Amino acid sequence: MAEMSTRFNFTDVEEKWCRFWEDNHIFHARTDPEKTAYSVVIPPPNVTGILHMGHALNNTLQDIIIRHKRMGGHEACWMPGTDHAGIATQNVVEKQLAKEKKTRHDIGREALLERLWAWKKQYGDTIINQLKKLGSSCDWDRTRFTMDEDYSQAVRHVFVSLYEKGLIYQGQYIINWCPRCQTALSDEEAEHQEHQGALYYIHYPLKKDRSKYLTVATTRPETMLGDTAVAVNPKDPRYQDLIGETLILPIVDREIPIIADDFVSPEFGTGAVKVTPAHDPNDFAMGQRHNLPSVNVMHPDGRMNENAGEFAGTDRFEAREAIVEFLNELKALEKIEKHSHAVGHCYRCHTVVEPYLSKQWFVKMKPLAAPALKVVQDGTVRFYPERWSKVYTAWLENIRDWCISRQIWWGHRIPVWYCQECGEVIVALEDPFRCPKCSSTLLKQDEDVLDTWFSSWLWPFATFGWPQNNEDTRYFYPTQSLFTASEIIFFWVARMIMAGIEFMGDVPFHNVLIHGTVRDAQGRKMSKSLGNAIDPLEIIQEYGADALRFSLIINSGQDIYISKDKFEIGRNFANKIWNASRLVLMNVRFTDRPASALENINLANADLPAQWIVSRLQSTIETVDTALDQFRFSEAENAIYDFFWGAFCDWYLELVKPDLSREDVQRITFAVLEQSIRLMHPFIPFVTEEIWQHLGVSQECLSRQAWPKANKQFKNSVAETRMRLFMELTTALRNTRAQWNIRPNQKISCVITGSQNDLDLLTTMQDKLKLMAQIEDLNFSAETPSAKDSASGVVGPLKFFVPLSGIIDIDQEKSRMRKEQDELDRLCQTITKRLSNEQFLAKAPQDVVDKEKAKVEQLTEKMNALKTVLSNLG
RNA sequence: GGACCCGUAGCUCAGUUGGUUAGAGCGCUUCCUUGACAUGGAAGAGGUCACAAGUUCGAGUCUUGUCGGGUCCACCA
Repeated sequence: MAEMSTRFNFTDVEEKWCRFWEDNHIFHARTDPEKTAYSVVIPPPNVTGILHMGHALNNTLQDIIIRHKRMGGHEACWMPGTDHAGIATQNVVEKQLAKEKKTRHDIGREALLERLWAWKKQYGDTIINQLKKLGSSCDWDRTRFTMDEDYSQAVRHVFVSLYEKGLIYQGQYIINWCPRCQTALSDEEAEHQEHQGALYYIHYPLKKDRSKYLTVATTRPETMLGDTAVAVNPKDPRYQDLIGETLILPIVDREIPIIADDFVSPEFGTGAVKVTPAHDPNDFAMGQRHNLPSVNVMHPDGRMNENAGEFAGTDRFEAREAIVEFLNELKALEKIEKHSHAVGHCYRCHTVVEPYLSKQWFVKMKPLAAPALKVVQDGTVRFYPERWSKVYTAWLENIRDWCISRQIWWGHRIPVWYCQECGEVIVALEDPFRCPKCSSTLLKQDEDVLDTWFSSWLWPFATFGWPQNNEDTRYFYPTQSLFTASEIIFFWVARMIMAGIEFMGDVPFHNVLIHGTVRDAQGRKMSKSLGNAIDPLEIIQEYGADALRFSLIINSGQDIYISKDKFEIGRNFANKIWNASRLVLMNVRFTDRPASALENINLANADLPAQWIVSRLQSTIETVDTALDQFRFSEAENAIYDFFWGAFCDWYLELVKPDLSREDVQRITFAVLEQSIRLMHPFIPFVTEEIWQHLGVSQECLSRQAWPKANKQFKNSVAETRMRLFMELTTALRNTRAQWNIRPNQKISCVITGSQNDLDLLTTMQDKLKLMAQIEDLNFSAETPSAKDSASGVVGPLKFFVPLSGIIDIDQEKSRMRKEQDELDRLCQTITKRLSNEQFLAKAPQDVVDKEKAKVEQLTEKMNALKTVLSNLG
């Protein structure tokens, strides 16, 4: 056996096992017909990503489940990989280009893609390597990328299929446009943030009498250049005679009609709305209703275009100021009011998005949403916590069509070709050579690529090789559980469910676990820009991956508030496991070390501490199993922490230390340790794996061992009760020692009185009691001794007396006991009162009543004992 | 404007269908370098469970309201 140092050297150990697990394909999942698959889905991180605490939490949760299931005998599959993250990745490379003072248009599509692939090759594995350091037990042999050849085939297949079903269409609509990224965005990709803006009141003169005007209010004056009408509510009495009149649009002097539309609410602003169909979704709809023309006044980069007259070429926000100033000079500006409203921002670069009229591809969502709603309503897919299903449902019920075309180059090219001769639109799985209609070879592929999420939504099956390789897909699909943060319920979770049902005929997973956000101690989101982020890699270096994992989970409630010192708990626990194991291994002499040796040990002959710890182990296993089945991770960890540290180390090991030279004691202790190491492995994999090697039970690594089974036969409530009494007595005696400042190495005498039964029990434990409480002279007696200068106390049915003549202050001792007596009395009274309440007796369940009765008995017994002890003190 | 979450010890949080004298970790106080571990051990102090009303034999737990903090969604320009 190799040396075990007093400190757990996590750095070397973690590195060693990371490499071992990967090199030996320990986590590779096969289509083993003897086993049941348990596969999980986790958001594939962006290929541009670097590991942050959110990833650490997400991956740890998932790893705990997957290791639990793997040890539980399932063929557990965790598919790792990265997402090409279209806009984000292209932005990274475009920034590099910008340093060379070039734009993507300078170098062209091919060259940009070359650079992107080069970037991916060089940096794309960064986050994957970081995930390995966490101990994530992914099937690394299956690592996928959303732009892998076969994955791209799946994307294309899906596009064509949806097109053929009429669920994908092209159309001219108002979409969210990011002028910086210069691409369309989906509704979800526009993040609305509350923004303190202004409401500008502008006069639009009447054509028939230019001295008269109508005042409109707008937050975006620059778009007025594209106005093609002004609308009022048809029932608004103020404007009845103006409907149908013509206004002169200031600045550009265009004639525009006053129309009536129910959309306009009379209460807001002046009750008159400028209508700009090319720059506002509502106005666009109104434009359609009233056959209004659309005037686009902006370039794609956010500068005003030729329709903006003298403002052409200026940026939209500069144009806003200039126009306001100009209107002011014209005396056409009535007033400016402060106005706070939500403004959309690009989720990748945070530029204010522009509602923009353009031709894009869309997915018709209603038909896909209906079955996705159903599976959550009928419980086929469950959210944990359940409340997230409401968020999901609300979104699906109000879903709008999904804009999937992006005017960038990094991504899956839209498989659509336009015949340059006859205008035919060709949508095909294979690149076409000729137009099927006119046979022309002059075909031009659509310039755009697909939204990244249009590939992400296929992750649960495209990663298994669908639609080509269906053996893996059949075996592992549907997966069981998805782990993610709430932010991507719409982007990803909902869409995966839709795609799964549509293409696989079954949901992609059954459990959706939504975990909290990792925040700093002040409750702020961790972000690089705030400078409050704690780098998980730094924590791994300083405290170890085990510590990082354990600490994150034990602190996880809803959201997780974390500061650096929080990671000490995990580090300390790992060290504790290490040292407890060291103690056991230093003493164990026998060489045959069968797995799960507990089964072969005759516990009936074992002593109380052994029966107790084995019993506690069983309930701990049960608690962990139940907690994990319900995704209550911190509860599972608490149970483990409590058992291993609070019971096994603090009590059991302390008690058996002197007996560790006995083989029977060694065997039980070893067996309990062995089971504990298995039990703790999913949570704290590295230290347990390392200890496993030292245990010498198996050549195979712990990650592939069987999960411990709770054995009900080993549960022993009698032993637990007895042990509790022993521990309480020990604590009370130690308390007495501390109370009277007795040095730790100074021995005391002690007399204990109680029933013969209890005293018999204590007799079997007397050496241990002496050891734990540093007693030299221990006597048991049925009679209360006369002990006038003793510290004394009552523990359950026992009374104890510690003679301390010359040390003890009897008056102080008496007053302490009287205080205790009063406390008991007060308690006793409330319970007696409860028991004399007829309503309580009539309505409370019998077991509750019985419990209360037993309580009173116990309390009375204790009070009597105290009374005896007190009177004994004189 | 809708929806949701949170308010329990100095701090961060547990507390599963209402039923012991409300728990843990950190921090704090006192003591302990006894060969597994000072990243440790022993003992202890600390809470009218935000507030108010209600339901109930019984409320930290359920209902309603108030106050405070947070999140998501939303095309009133």
